[in-house]
Amino acid sequence: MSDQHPPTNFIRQLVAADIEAGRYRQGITTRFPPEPNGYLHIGHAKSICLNFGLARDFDGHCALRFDDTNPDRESPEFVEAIKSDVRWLGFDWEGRLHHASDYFEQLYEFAIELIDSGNAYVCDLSPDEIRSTRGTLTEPGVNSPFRDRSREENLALFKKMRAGAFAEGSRVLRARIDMASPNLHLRDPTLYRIRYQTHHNTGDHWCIYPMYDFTHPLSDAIEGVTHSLCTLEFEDNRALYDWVLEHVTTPSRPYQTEFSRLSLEYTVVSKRLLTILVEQKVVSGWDDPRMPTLSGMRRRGYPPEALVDFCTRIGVTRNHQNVELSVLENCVREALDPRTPRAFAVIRPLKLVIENYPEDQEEDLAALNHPGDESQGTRQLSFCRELYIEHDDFLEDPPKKFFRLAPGREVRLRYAYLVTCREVVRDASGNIVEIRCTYDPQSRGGNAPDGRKVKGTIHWVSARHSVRAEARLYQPLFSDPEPGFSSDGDLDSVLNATSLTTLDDIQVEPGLAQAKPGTVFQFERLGYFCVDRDSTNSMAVFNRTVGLRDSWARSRSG
RNA sequence: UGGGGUGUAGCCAAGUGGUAAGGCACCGGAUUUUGAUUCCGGCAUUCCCAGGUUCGAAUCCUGGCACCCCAGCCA
Repeated sequence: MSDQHPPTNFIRQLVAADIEAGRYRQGITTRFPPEPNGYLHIGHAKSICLNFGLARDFDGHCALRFDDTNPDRESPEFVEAIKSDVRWLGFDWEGRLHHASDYFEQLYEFAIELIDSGNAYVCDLSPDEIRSTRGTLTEPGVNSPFRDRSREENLALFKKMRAGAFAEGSRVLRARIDMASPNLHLRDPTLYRIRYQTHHNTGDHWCIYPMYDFTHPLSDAIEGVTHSLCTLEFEDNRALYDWVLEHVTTPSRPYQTEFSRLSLEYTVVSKRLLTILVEQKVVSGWDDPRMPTLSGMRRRGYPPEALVDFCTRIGVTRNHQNVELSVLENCVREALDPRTPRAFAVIRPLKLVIENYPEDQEEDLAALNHPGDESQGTRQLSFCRELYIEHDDFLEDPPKKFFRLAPGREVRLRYAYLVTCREVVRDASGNIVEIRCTYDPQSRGGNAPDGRKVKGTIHWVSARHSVRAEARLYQPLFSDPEPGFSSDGDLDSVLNATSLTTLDDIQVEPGLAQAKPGTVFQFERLGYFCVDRDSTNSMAVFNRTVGLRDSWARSRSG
């Protein structure tokens, strides 16, 4: 499909026009600039695909840059996780791995230049005072009493800030712009703050740290970034981005363009909110298969190609983008279907006994690993008198169009025989515990000798040969299509209490028991399942990646 | 009643003055030993609303309306 409709969006058009106009003869440069304070999520995938995709398609370069200017929230754990997630998605920064912290010395020099030209000053106001003098959305702010310090005094003070002469929070370096600007970002924004904090990259070398609005444009300029792409909430910051670049002497002039961030139904795509889920132990960790993180989706069994495909399908615009889950799920199924081997597993076992099948008889039956792709070969399924079938495949009092097993009904056991239900066995409390059937010995392989039509086909495993395993079924973490909780207080009201269902007695083909973590199978008629890393030698654990499309279930619940 | 943005189908999204692509979802129907896959067909007389310009407007103009973002020494 993407062959017929190559990705086009306003940013690609902009880049194409820039190149057409002869700017960027050296080629374009983009960058993906995460802060290492959390794990990457599907929203980052959109940005990664955009930035790296642009560089790839326009013969440019894309760097991975850690925006690590705030030592109290960042860590090497996140740095490593981010790197492996970007690689997993299929992108390569080709040695262009940078850290904003690599530029701290240069950034300091740029700050000196700003002070020198009278465009920055050291302000002794407290955080509270700065806030209260900033004004409001409708009222201008008032000038800091320190705004008109001399160049020499500012220089001396800033050097002392760096030298560690002042307490945290006691002073900042501010840009000298306009306290009455209708754009709040231009009301003498803070450029540097004092923080006695060990940085994961620079250690204790610094006690002053530059702010994002100062660091970002300059990092871009240092790296020769041509197109600096970010999300819409940074739109107002662009004026400051430009101001910084226009007031210091930089090696290049990058330009910022914003696009809308991705929202996904029934999930949150915000590092802050995801961090709360992890810290409150709502989930087992950043890679919980219910998380919209790249590591969570990987563990769940989503192939990276599916995420890349998803990103090209949703496009890049400036509209509010709230995408339905079905788009993502469809991408996952589409990526998995052609290459995923089929297997039989029964997740809610119900015993089925074939009364006219000899007790001591066993046989092997050939099954296709992938109907529709013979190159994937066949495997042997063991068959005997006692089987397990899916509990959902039997109904004592079936509705109109139910063509599975029911009293007196005949169905096909896929790749095996036609069986007819003769009797239902119950336990003392009335629960159905066993189905007794007879089989047609002439129907080996599943075809009736007389050509009679049997509509229903169900899967099964041999009770004598199958292996017990665990399955984890997932639903969205939230019951609200647009969760957006603000504090942990209102978390419970939006959480889906049944987002995880653990089934610890599923029965699978013996061949599945030792599969490696990460391997994906299609359990026929049930969905795609991925071997979890929690698997042990005695018990395999399968995550349901995504179910199969199920028009029967849909027609019933609709 | 400050500034910056966004409105095309249920959800995304093309469209750049010449008569509304595509995907997902949904609804038919064919094939099927997975109620899967695949395949065919349907799904906006109208583009937030109201005026205007024009032979012709989703595209241009004017005026409204709705929603989102900004008052961190976070990014």
